[in-house]
Amino acid sequence: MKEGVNSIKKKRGEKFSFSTAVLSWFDRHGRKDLPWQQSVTAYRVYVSEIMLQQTQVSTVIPYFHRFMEVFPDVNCLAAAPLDHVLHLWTGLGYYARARNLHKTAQLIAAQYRGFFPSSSEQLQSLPGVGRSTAGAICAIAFNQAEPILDGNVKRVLSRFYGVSDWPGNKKIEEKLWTYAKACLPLFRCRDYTQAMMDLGALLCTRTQPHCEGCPLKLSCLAFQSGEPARFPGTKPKKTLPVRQVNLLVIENEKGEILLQQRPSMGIWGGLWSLPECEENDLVMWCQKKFNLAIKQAKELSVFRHTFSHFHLDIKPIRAKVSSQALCVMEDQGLIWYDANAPQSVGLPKPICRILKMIEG
DNA sequence: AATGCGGGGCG
DNA sequence: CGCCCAGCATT
Repeated sequence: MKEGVNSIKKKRGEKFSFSTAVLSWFDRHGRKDLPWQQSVTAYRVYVSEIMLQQTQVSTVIPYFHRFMEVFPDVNCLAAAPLDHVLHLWTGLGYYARARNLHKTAQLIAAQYRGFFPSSSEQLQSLPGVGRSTAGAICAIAFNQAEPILDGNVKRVLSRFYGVSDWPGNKKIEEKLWTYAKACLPLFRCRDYTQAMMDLGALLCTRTQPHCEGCPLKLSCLAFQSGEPARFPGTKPKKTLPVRQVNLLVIENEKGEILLQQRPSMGIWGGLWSLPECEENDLVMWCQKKFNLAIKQAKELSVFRHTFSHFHLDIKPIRAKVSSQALCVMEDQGLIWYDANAPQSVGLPKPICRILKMIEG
């Protein structure tokens, strides 16, 4: 086996090089077959990075493939209707990402002639692109020496430098950015950046880190502490409030379901959902709101959907409209949805679940 | 049931 | 600035 530069240096007693250790680990064990690592373009890297915000690689992969089939380049994406983009995003969550993605594509098409800028500052001016995502695009798409600080990298650096505070704390986050910059190599920036994410995802995992295989362990303060999983510190926790909502599954005689588009701000922004009824008398409510006459209504079982900041207990109520009150739907933002011939619209996960309950 | 995960927007 | 918000998968 070929002896790495790093191990030679170690034997010579030379100063430990963080990036050299990380890069030689990457050469042996890093991921090189992720979809966005093939035929690297700024657009593909950009889309993957937005999808990877708050979302794990294994979840993203099928979405990325579907997305690239439909929108192979930034001009396709810019020309698409937003609903089509949201549709392909259904199930990924944080739907503001999809709206920003679409906005950014239009911006790139119109103001950058279809080419992504390569400076971190310009990238950060795009909606949905912050410091870390901009750094990732610089490093991975353009092989530039820019730091990233995503969840994986935060964990690796917190452990290596023995930072026991919670990285959500701004001061601590700034400290980690400083470390991230200090560790950057001048060359192989793309591989290094991928390597740091791989280390965090494959070895330096949250609860059961595999320190045996880690190229950094001998200098890692968390490893030396004997309890690496105690780093980084955890978020101070608070109990989530519980909210309740009634969602109406209103079915016409064709078996179609009434959907209502959510306002673009707030929960499920821009997605299509079921009408929300806070009142007890839903027959009156539907008459007043939609001019629909309800024939029969049945409460389905309550289930819980949890957001970052609250639990939502959802009670679906299934109702049928009488055939007379059919086609009086002039409001914008209302559609009859045919579950057997689904339209290209974005649906939140719990709504998909309810629609499936109805079908099955 | 609890935890983790980047960026935007507001006051 | 500091604080709040958002939806999944995983544990």
